[in-house]
Amino acid sequence: METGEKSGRKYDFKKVEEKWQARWERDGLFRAADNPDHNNKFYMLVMFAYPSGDIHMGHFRNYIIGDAVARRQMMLGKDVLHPFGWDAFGLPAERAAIQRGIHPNDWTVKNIEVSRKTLQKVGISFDWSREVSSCFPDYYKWTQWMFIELFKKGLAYRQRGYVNWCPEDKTVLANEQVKEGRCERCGTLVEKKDQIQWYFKITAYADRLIDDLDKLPGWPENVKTMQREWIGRSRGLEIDFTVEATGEKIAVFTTRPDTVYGVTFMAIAPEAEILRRLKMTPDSAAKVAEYKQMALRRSDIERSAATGDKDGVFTGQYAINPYSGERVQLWVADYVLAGYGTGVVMGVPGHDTRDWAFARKYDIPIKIVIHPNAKTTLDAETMSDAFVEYGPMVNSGPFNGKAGEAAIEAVSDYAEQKGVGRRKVNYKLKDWSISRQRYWGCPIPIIHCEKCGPQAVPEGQLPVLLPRVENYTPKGRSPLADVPEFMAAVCPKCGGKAERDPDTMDTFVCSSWYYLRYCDAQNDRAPFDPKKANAWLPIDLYVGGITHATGHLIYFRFFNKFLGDIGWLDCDEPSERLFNHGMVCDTSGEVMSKSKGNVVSPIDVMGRHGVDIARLAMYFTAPSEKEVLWSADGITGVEKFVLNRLVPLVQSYRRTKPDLKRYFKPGELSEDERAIYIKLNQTIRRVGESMDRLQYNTAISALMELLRDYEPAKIKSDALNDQIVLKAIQLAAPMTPHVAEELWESAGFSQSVFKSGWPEFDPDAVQGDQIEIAVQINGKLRDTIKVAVDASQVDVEAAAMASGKVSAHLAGKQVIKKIYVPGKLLSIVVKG
RNA sequence: GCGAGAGUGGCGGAAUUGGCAGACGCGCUGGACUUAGGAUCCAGUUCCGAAAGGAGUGGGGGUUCGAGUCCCCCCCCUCGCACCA
Repeated sequence: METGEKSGRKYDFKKVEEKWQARWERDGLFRAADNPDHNNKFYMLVMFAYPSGDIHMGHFRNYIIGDAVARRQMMLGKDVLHPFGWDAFGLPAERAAIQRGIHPNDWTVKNIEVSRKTLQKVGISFDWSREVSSCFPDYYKWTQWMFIELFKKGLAYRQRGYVNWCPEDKTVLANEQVKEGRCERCGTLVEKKDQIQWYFKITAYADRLIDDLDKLPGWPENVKTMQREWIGRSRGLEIDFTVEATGEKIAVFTTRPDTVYGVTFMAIAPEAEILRRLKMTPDSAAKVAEYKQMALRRSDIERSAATGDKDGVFTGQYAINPYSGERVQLWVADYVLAGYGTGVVMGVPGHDTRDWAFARKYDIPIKIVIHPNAKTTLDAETMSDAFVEYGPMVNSGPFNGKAGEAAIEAVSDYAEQKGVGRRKVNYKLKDWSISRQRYWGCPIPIIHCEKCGPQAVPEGQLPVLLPRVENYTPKGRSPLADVPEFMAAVCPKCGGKAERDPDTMDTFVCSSWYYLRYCDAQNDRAPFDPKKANAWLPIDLYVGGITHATGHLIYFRFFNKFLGDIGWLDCDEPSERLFNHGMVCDTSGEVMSKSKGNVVSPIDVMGRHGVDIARLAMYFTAPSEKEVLWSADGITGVEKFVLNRLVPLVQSYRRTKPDLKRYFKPGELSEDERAIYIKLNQTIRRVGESMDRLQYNTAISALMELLRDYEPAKIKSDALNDQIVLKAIQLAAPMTPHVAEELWESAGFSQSVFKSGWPEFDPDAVQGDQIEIAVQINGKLRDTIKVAVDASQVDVEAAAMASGKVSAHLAGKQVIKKIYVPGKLLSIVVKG
């Protein structure tokens, strides 16, 4: 049946698609305004893509969701910005290039061409004149500018420390790129490596990044929750213990100051600095050194997998508890994280599960300092686990009897008064490590001078161009370090000989500001003109996958806030509304991926059925936020709808060019006409509401109902008939743009359907004149009755009593109560 | 372990606020038109039952005239965080 039959049909999709895509291009229909009306604009953003050379069903779904929104907003008369671009730096491009022996630049440029052509064939309403590619100097010049602005404010800094290292990709990874202890990209176990790195001080924004989530009602709760937990704010007390032998202070962070009298040991992370300064006996020092080596070799996943099993080694040293004056043992244990708090923990085995396990294993004393309540006392001998709830303090000197919040306050006040501690807020969020020891990325615009230290490259010298090198295979240090012409530089401060920074930036830096560049993509004097950006911002709707919840979506909020702080932006949040679409999987529920070989290309489906039918099939399968198991079965229904209902629609158009704003009064129409008129207006409302929620499946089903019920033979009024035809085309247009344009033109319009306005429903015609009322007796449905829309309760009751089914169930019973819900149902309660 | 979300016919999924459960579509069954049907059209299709009627939204309890929707307990699935002191 394939092509022979299809091309014989009245709808030749190939011709129609080419025609309209060419015309949209010619007329610049999707060209966004340079100075939009800020109160009547719509910034529709989809996440830009890695140019991998082919777009798959997941991309297709993402972009058609955004496309329908953009097109509908255009019909609503908004100034629309709907741009697209390429996240073109980064490991995937580089790795693919290495495999194929092509230079990453050539590979990327070629893929961008291919991918753009494909997207243009899908007919997505992108404004291609604003296309950006993060790997081109005209873009990354400004990525470097961003780095320097951060650097100038002390928010980009260099530090040595243990970092996540992927031995496969031979580069450092941000915490956000480590999933379950493995490299997000290649799945290799991540190691710890001591290295000097650039960081962005995102922690300086931690509070605002958490607090401002409350200003985002248009963001899904789950994303906000994930961000809150990722940032992980916790309030507590930092207490100074004193090392007995040296007098040095060791600070520990605790959220449970009320258990401070229960400390029986302290545990220090193997990576912690303080270890070097402990005056251990040679014997202890050797044991500690050995333990430290072992711990560093373990991956994070090994260290955290065995939640119950904790090990460590005693340093032979003691510290003094500033509250009780007690001597406590100093241990090294790798269940203590170096990167959180001070890297040292006060061990309270009686009231912390982890400390309990550790103390039990090494026979460290357990002290009870909290009781569940005044009557219940605990005995460490008989307990099976720590008691971690709040309760009155005991064995705690002057604090005995204080409980919960009050106890924490009292202990904290004491610390601050006596100078042995201070209230402190800690975050799980760490500063963002952005150096990458790879070739295909944005060079870090820093010159290292032996005399002056790291210096920003002067703005006039930007961009620091990524040199074209042939040897970019990863070897553990940046390939750029081996390019003398690149490395040689002059210190901008003293003019002496200096060296460039050989690392490139994490690609998440590039993607943190692309939405701003779209507002002014051609600007060669600034990253963007604040006037233009502020006219378009904030993004009205941002559509993308959930995968970026704790990475990109935090970073880009951080950038937006920073740029606001230095006076470049007015809004403190980049995006008003966020929408996460569901993934596209194959029929057995597996996520489509190249390595699994189960990728279905939208190109095939489009080639066989046309873009609009492919789009409709995707929309109709499931609401946009849900996962879709893609199967060709879904095409049948929507194809019938398009070919048998939508396309033929224009044949019943009577060419009256009706006033689309006209509302018909009940008296003007016959019964049949009135019925379809009501259906039309209900459909307009339902389609609009569905589209607001991005639920295209129900929008389509509403349209299907309308066209099912539409029988032109029963409609005498040409004006009504033509209104139905035209409005149906308009309603379908955001989802099936090519078909709609073609039909709109066939109906005699010379201007695009997307300039024709969006139908408004007649508020007097969304409810039928006759309505069905459900009649329940004791909560069970017994009959439905038809009454006039304005029927009173008395009328409804009378009609109900007239029903044989109802009276049969009332016979011999006593009516106790009647509840009438106007327009919906009558509930009768009887007894006997 | 902690946190979030979900569980509805054979299947994908409907059902803004408690108010006729299963819209729309797929599939299936029957029929029409046909040399033919993997085309098209019409009808039927939650389950039990010939019907009347009964049961029914993961399971159990509750609130209510009325619960897919609200509350409590449990089961299962998906996602996120996983020693954060």
